[in-house]
Amino acid sequence: MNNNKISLEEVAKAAGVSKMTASRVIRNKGSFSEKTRTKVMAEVERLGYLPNRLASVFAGDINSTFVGVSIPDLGNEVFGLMLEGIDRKLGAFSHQSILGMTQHALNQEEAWIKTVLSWQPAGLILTGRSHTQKSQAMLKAAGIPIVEIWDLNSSPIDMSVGINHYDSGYEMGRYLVGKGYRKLGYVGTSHLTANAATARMNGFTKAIEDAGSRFTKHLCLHDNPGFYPGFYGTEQLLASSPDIEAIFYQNDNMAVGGLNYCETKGQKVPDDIAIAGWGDLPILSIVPYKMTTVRVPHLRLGRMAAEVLLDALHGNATRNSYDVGFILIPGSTT
Amino acid sequence: MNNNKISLEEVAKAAGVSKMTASRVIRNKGSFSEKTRTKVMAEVERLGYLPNRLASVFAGDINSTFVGVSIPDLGNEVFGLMLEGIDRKLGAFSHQSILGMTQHALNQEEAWIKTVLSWQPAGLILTGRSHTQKSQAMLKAAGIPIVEIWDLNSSPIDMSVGINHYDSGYEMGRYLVGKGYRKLGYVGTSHLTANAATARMNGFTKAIEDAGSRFTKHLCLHDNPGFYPGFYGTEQLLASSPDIEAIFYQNDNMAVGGLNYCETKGQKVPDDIAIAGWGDLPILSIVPYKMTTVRVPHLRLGRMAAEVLLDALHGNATRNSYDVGFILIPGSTT
DNA sequence: TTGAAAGCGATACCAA
DNA sequence: TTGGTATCGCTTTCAA
Repeated sequence: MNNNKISLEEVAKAAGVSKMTASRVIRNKGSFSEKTRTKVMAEVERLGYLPNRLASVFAGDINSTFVGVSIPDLGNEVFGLMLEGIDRKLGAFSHQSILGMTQHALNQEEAWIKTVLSWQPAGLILTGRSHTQKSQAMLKAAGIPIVEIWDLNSSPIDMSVGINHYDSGYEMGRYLVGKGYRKLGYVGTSHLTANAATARMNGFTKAIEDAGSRFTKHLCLHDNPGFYPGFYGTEQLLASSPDIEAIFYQNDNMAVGGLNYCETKGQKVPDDIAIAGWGDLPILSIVPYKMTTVRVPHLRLGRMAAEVLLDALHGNATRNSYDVGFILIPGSTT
Repeated sequence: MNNNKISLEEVAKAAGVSKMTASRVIRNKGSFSEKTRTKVMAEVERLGYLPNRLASVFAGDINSTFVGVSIPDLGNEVFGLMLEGIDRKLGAFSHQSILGMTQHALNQEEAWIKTVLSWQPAGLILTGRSHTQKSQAMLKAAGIPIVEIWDLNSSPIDMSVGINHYDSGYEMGRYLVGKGYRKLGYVGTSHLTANAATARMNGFTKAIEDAGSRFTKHLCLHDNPGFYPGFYGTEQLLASSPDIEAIFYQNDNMAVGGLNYCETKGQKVPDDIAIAGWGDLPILSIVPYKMTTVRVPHLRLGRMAAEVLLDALHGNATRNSYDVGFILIPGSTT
């Protein structure tokens, strides 16, 4: 079939044995003599034989070593960290990630799920807990382990690894109100669909309501949650509501952008304005303030999702929902 | 074979036609009556049939839609940007990326190449131009389009998309010498193998030698090229060579870390010490200086690699080496 | 320890 | 417009 690729049959013929014997030697499964092994392996080397895994998976009832991994995008640093954690762990167990970037769109996720399932993956890791009806149906019918990561789902399709984003926003809201701030703002980005960041924002707002404080202003930019959007988002927010006392950002990168805006404008942090981020991202290590933030173990989250999936593959699934937790870290910016 | 998955045969049976007819309808290829189409598609929907692409690729002589993409790691922001560019473009043409993180180790790349080739990918995109002998042999034998990205290779295995890192380092060296700096330093990270960053460092050094200046001090940390390593790397470099006048960093994130160190220590930039980065990364948009850097179109690089690969897949390959170029941007930090 | 035959799920090819 | 048959490369199963 394929151009000029060496097949098992050719190796077998060259070694003077049957296909089956060659197959057994190559997979080191079943029995064969040492002499046979030597002969076969010599031909494998000589011919540069590479097995066709498509055929193996197809023929045997064995599982593939593909794992589909969907993330919204890589422009957001946290997803890069998660992906790194996932792929490193999977790679260590000889599994490969098939990437899917959904760009925060559920219908794109659906299309990707359909395609990736057709490749007979061993399992799937999906970022987020919202999926279209059709996606859910396909996922359930697939009969393979599915891990929803990032946004903890207490009743997941199959398994879930993440944190409670709503609670983390709530805790930050309560913390800021506790510090005496009364006029609060939020700066983030908006997506096509409700997501973890939205949950944080909602938790934040709720905490403020619960505390009897009511002034909150939200700004959701149509941009990626990076440094510069934090900068100009702050500018916009303060232009429309100059009396805001504290701002909670979608993540630390945006918060650093905001911090920078305040410095540029001569606003003292936290006296004139308080700033809080989220994620405990690398940038914080060099900011000349200790930023108030929420620490989330991104790499570990990815690693754990992969672990849970591999466990399920090996038949050792136990719980189906893993909360990796977060910690609010008070700093000197609030 | 597989648990409870619906096969083409079942769909055909349910629709009362042959496998072939069902296959034609589903792929919308060949001829069939409208009535047949309706019947078959109704069963596809009802049964939730998902084709087994493994079998398709295997049966027909058609290509798979897998593309293997290797990158060193995601801790380095530039590779995340590249990957995003690649996957977005591939996705738009219904191809899927199989990720491989080589962690800068050629033998890990080799292992990955072996595995990924066994999945019969349509093509491969590899970061970097160094590969083991065995890797090279496998790649050449594979008979599929291979794109080496990032570090331009004028005599690539198959195709190359990137920039000349050595030249970009050289240009920065010449620029700094031209500005009057005589004692120059470099701060970066070291990897198991020579790579693009090494090439930049070498170009930098050569420019300085060519200019008759000879004092250069290099510091290569065993860390990732992020903000904090830039901070403490600068501390280390200046501790051992306090008379250094200008520092070139592996990338902007490290440079910003260095800038921050200098500010912390009350060193004036650029009067006491000049700082130059590389990459034109997002962080620069909020740094209160205009950083001297080298602009590289990361996203575009990824997109272009994917384009070149897709072109080759469609039989429209033309050139085999694409230099996307860089621009040195002088700023106020030098 | 080895080999022959059947079959995985789909498509190509040819015949009806 | 339709269907039968061979086939892709490998593994499973069973027999030698």
